[in-house]
Amino acid sequence: MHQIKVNHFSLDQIMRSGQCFRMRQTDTYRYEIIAGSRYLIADQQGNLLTLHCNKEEMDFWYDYFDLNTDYGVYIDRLNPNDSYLMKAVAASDGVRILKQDLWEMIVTFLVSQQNHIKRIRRCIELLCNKYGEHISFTNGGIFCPEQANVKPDNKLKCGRHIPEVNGYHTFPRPEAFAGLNEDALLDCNLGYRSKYVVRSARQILEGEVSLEEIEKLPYKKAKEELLKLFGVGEKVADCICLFARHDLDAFPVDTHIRQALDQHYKRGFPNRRYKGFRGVVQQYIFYYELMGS
DNA sequence: GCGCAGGTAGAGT
DNA sequence: ACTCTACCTGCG
Repeated sequence: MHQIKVNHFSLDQIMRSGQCFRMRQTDTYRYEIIAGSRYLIADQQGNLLTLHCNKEEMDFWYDYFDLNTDYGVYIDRLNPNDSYLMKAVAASDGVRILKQDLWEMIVTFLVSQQNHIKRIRRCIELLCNKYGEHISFTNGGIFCPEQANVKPDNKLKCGRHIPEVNGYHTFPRPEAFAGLNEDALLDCNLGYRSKYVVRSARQILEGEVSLEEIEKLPYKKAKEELLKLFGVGEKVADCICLFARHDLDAFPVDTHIRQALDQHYKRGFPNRRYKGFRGVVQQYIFYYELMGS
């Protein structure tokens, strides 16, 4: 168990920001996060963040939540005369750019297209439950004593979802999908995106696209590789670069962002000014557009 | 009932 | 290179 003082950090806002879909609130101050094959219970009260994990896992989650970065530095560099952006950041001050698993982000954002957060969440959950590996809390020393007290609660904001008290499911690797029929994931509610996930998994397993390469390449080259995947276009590729590779200059443009840019930046978005952290600014705007008022 | 939700591939100019 | 449309499904 580790306690950390944090600034510009809010688990609640991160959960709602629409970059990770395996995070939920299980109690007033408590959240559950699953990343790849890892599981974490975290509490937050104001600036005090408590991570329930051992020292070794601590390094992973520190990196995952980008806790070494002071987001105040980004916020200070925003144009104070840009009243729209000032309102946006005021509403989304605790949002962070997470460092998530590459394959997990590929699938997540393939699923996200022409879709809403509620349904994306459900799709991912179904995929994991059906194709992920089940990890038992009593297995492998992961047992959390707190877990025993978790009560199913349908009224929690982010889930009609009943916490699993016995364990959780890891995020399925490409192998789990590559052998499937292209329509197999209709069962998980993916609709026409089913073939995107299955074919992309095959492309990776067959070596046409290499996840290891994508991890190493610079942003532009990595994006080019991602665009080879069936179902991955400009917007999805940028989301993957931003949320998995932490390419903070990636600036995914979707319908919400498009609309905000048209409305508030008719003379063009100040790309030059925000070079190097445009993705952070994108998230502030996106969150504000989604949650604002 | 109908249009749309964090787009993209494929076909047609 | 650009424009147009079909695409699963659930929700208002």
